[in-house]
Amino acid sequence: MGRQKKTELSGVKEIARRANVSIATVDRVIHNRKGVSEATRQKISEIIAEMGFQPNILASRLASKKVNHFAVLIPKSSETDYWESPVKGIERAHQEIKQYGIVLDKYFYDLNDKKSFTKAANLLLQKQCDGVLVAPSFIREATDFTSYCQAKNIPYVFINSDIPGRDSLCYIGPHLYKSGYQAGQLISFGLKAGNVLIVNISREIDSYHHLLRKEDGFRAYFNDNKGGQIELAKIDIRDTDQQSIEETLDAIIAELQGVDALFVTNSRVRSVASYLVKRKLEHKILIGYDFLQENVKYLKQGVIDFLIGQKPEEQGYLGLMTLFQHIVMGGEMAQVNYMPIDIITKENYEFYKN
Amino acid sequence: MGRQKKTELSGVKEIARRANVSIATVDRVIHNRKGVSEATRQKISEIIAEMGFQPNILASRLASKKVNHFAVLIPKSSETDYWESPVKGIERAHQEIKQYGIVLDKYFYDLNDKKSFTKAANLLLQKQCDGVLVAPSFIREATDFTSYCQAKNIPYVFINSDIPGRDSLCYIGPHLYKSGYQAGQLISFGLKAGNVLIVNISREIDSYHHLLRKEDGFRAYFNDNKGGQIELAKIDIRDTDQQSIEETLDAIIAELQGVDALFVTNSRVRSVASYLVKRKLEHKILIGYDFLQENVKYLKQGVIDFLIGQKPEEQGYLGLMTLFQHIVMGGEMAQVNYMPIDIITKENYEFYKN
DNA sequence: TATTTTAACGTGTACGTTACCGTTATGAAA
DNA sequence: TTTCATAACGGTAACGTACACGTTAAAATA
Repeated sequence: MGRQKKTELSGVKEIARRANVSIATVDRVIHNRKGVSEATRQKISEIIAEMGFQPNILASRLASKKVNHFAVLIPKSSETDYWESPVKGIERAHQEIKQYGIVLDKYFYDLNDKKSFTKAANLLLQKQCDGVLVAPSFIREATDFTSYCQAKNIPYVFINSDIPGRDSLCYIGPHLYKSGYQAGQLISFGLKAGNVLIVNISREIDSYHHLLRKEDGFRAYFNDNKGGQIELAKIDIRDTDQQSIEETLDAIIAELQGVDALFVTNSRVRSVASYLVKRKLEHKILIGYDFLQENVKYLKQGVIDFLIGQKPEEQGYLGLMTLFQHIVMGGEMAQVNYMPIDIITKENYEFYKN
Repeated sequence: MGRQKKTELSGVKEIARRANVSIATVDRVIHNRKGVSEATRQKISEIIAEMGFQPNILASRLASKKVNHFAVLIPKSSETDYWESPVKGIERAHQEIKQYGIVLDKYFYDLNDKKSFTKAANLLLQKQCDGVLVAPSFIREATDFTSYCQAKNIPYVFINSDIPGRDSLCYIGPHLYKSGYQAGQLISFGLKAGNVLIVNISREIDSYHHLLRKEDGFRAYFNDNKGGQIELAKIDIRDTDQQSIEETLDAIIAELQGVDALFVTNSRVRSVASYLVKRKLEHKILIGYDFLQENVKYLKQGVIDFLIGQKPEEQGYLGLMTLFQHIVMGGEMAQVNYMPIDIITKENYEFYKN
């Protein structure tokens, strides 16, 4: 398709011409380096504004062989393979932007070990970096870490869970409360009367906090929409091995004299599904979280009725991209970016994008 | 963060060095232009492969100042504002890639006028372009158009609806049949027994075809999952003014002696919602398509229970990006890219991303 | 044989920006 | 006065690639 029309007066060169200075001086004010008199700086700034000058990022990045290090600090994949998805998203984003001289440093911690967070964080802080993407699973530790970042003037974005008070560039993740609320609506739509059991399965007391937000939202739905004859009950399960789960469920269901629907507040819904199959209770309504292989298996079988997805891969992708936009492109980003509350069923799972 | 480590033998220069040729020759084989002996071409190709050479797109685009014209041929926003979303997505994509010298030419046609499609298409073909994104609403006309494209060797991607036989780069849009199937599941989940009415509202006989695919899927669900006492009925409405719709609905509902749920096969669900409000039938289950302002209004009011979304904005975005990836980046794309079948409710709509 | 063509390759400049280094002028310290 | 520091600026070589053009030698033609 031919070549561009003769460059119609744009770029630093044109700015330099109009201001009667060299392009070097223009460059100085663009990157507000020192060595320019206030008068010239003013003049050039005006010209830039009036031209609506946008530096050519291609040329810029090419010339300044600058390299930016982005660090990510997230849990390693453990019991569930949940955290593989954000990693995938992060790597996809990296693939797209490494042309611009972005290098990625990954640090992993153990969700079952607070200390490992601090350890990884210290390792991270050792090395220089220009931005960090962090999943602040442990509130206190993450707060300490981000304080360091602020002291060193390193911007950070939160992913997957938020610490509202902090001065993060952005939070990218689910609105936990509302996702529980949504689960409430779904169960309510399918069950007009009966017993509903809320199931919290988590070994870690810290991540427990997240589950509670979902539970609150869930309960709130039934509070806001009375009318049906729904009875809510709840069970916390700390021993996450399958046998303990099954025994606990047996006990509570016996106590309640049967349940009609179960809401599992995290991705461990697969364990409950497995239990229901074993007890031949597949017809119970079952809702849980996360588009994981094991969960989808039960979704396909019709044991799980709905999965709520929070786009973990997209979270990772957007997280890194947010850093990129802010640090490299100099764009402004929204302060929070809630993921959609995706409803996944046997009928639509094959088109779902994490 | 400092400068990059001394360029460790990469790029065309290194290839040239290894092959004992000039970089111009390397350039020739990279862009497979003529003027290179078969032997040298072979040798250079091998070196490229073994080095895993990836041309620096920044430098490439900068040097070549090449401009690619992408054309889009889609309906103009009319009765519904549905097509505003794809346009938004397209423009967002353009914003991202215009740095690479992409210029966008938009052509609109009238969904109520086949001729306007051909007219716009001819206009488009007048001008040179390197790729086109087309919503092939009229099968015959679009087939003709894409034949021209193939003759002129212009790649094209389909958006929003497909023409399976054609040799498009890619189809990006919903799986209509399955989306209907999904609607079936939702209604079935909330209604164990009763009358369900399928409502097709469309003036254009041509776009009717799409509605039928959805209806087929919807019916298929109840066929595959018998058990409930669900009776299906159907009504086609060609006169799309509100009064005709209401009269027709009055008649059919009287005839059926009441309905418990309605499935509207397109975005005109708002009209049915309006009707239900007027007749004080808001409690009926109502499902329809598309995340449009008017529809969301009734969703919020609880008149519409579920909306099925097909990410129109993302369709536009991905459509243009697919062209970009294929034509500029030289990447290979999947042949079809079905959008997820999104389930939107009163509870999650505020987080939905079109 | 002399001339022209052509295949096959090399040279050099441009793309828009960055950053290093050099230059000038001015004023303060010696 | 000279010396020197410093602020304010200019010149220009890169960055990696693209491409117009120049060159060479061999083959084709006259």
